[in-house]
Amino acid sequence: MNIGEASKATGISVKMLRYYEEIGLVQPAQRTESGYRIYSDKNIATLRFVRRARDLGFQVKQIGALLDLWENGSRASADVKSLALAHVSELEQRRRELDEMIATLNHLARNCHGDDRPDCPILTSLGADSDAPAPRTPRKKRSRKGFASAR
Amino acid sequence: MNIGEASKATGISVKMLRYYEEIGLVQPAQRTESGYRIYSDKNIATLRFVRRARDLGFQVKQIGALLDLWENGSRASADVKSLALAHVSELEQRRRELDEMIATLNHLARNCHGDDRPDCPILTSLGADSDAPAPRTPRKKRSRKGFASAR
DNA sequence: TCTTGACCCTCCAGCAATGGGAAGGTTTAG
DNA sequence: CTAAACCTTCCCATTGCTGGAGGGTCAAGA
Repeated sequence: MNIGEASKATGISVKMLRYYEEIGLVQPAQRTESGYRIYSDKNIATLRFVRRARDLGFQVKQIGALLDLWENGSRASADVKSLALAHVSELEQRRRELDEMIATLNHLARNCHGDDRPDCPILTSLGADSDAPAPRTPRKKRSRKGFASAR
Repeated sequence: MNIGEASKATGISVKMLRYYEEIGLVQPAQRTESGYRIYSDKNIATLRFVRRARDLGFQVKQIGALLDLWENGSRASADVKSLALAHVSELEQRRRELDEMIATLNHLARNCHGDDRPDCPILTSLGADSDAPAPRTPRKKRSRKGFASAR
């Protein structure tokens, strides 16, 4: 199988197949004399594993760890489980943050009449001159144009 | 106020304050003769608006649109509301995806005994040689090392 | 056999939204 | 006056991808 076929077989784009190889997540594929990558069934199976892990929201580093465990018959299932559960905690944390944002926005939107009058509690709330929370910082680009079209 | 004070007052890091200016999200700050940025109370209010919008998960482009609406007294609240509700939809979509991942992982983890035996349904499931879903592709780095330590 | 189009290759650049740091000027307290 | 604490700009890295340029390869058809 060449890379295009491997892409179809795994659901991973050609670009990503090359990328995963480049960052060392998977072994470099074999090559034909002319330099084309060739994939064996085993390679495909590994790549499918990678795709499924990614679909479950694992980061590349974690997928690497899972792959190591998968390929290592002598691993302890406890290791796998703790990796998975730690990941679940992260996902749940993100979900909590999303929930909060959703609730706040829905609350604000509910109180916005949404007609052609300009007063809107959403903007009013964003502009409230109250609190001054925890820090963050920016970096580099250009002039202010086209933001209005972002809607 | 100089940039450090503005950072404390808004909860936006110094780096990000410079970045937001650079990408044109906010007007360039005034400068002292020696080139230090100075922020007025109005600047601070605008930046607080930006920070709150960001806390609600809006992307910079959307924040730009919100800012335009905020500064434009003649806008229609319907515009604001639709922007907000569209954003809520995106957040809800992400939430659904997270839910699915969490449910799948919890299910798998529940069936993993998590002791020192090697067999683990989590890995087994990831490795199942079944489906071949929608495409994606990779790009560039180096050899496979240290992934095991990623746990 | 030549050509054409569909592949493949590598390298480079970019997205978002940050963080980090170097090299250097400024301000301020002691 | 000096030294620390700030400020400035510029560049690099991160994460997981996408896109394109510039070129080689392969297979089918004329």
